Amino acid sequence: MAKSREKLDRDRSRDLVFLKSGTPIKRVATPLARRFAQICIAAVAEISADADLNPMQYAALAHLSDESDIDQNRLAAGLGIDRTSVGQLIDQLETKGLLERRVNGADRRAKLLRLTARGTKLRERLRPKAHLVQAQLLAPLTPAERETLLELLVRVIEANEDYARPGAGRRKPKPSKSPPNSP
Amino acid sequence: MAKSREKLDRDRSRDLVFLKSGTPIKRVATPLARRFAQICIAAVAEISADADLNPMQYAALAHLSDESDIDQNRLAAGLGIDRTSVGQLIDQLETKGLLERRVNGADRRAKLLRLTARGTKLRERLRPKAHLVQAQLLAPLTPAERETLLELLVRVIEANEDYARPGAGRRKPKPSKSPPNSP
DNA sequence: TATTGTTATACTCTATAACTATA
DNA sequence: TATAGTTATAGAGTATAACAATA
Repeated sequence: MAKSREKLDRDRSRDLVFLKSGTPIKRVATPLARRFAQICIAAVAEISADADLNPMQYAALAHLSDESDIDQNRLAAGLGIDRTSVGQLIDQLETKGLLERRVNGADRRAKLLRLTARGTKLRERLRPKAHLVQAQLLAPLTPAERETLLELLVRVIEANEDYARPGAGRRKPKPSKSPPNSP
Repeated sequence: MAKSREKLDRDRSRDLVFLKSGTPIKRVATPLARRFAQICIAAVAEISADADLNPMQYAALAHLSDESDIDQNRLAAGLGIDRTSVGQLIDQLETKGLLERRVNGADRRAKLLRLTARGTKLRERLRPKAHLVQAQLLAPLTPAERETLLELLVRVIEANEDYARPGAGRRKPKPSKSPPNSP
């Protein structure tokens, strides 16, 4: 049985939440996800800027401090960006002397990434601030709720990993003027 | 009393979660938020692309179907982008005939935004698919957990609204060559 | 003077395509 | 042939700055 017009309208307007500032936002996964990411990235930016890093450079630094001697593809997977982008990110951090690429003896195509002493030191210097910021973001929640939020996010991400490909939300580029099978 | 080295290392490695695919990801708000948003936006992109819209254009369409006759600044606040960007978004949707700007009689600086009949029709055509996609994203959770996730996100966003300014996560532009008080 | 929207422009981030070298 | 990384390039998305009209 179809819902009445009134019922539909009520359902729809219930979706709209008004924040304290009056800002209207939809109580739906995608808009909330966008905001949440925007907030988190802005928060990280404040501390990474102290070290003249952008948030993604900081993310790479942090990732490598947890998982060292991984190759670029693995870092790309960990950061959720593609390998070209990681290459660029790595170039920047290498220029700053924060990490080094070394050829993997077992597979000489691959390069293993490792923080330099300087990179490690910077990471350790930023770590307390970073932890503080992450904690402050979730401060409005109880400790149990914080755990719940992280757990639910992990499960949703895990179940939808196919969507987490770099470039998946991007529009198709204009078709090349000479496709492989054209004259 | 300071934690032991071993304890610190254990704490750190506990942060790293391995998804089923083997992808390593930090069990920390920011990386999870980034992934979650990436996934949601990619999911929305699949349906908005059918209507030749990008995810943000779709978001504007959806927002205006919930809240009509708002001005551009309010839409900007709702979407979490700045007023110039909204202006551009609106230009695109207006060109497609999906919405119209009309001068606000009460304040002739402002323009009120409203979907055209065509815009409304498109929105209604996409709505079922959009709802389906949002539901699928959260499908791995129980209904109660879905509510919890949305609620927790709203609370975190509400408490950190100050960070949700457009451009907050961006690096400072290079200083202008002629600051206001230079010769 | 402050605010809405516009115009003109800039820039960050991240991608695709083609290439090199190894496997 | 397939994969890791690199080079060269492109483009989406979104911002800042300066301005006009209105308040």
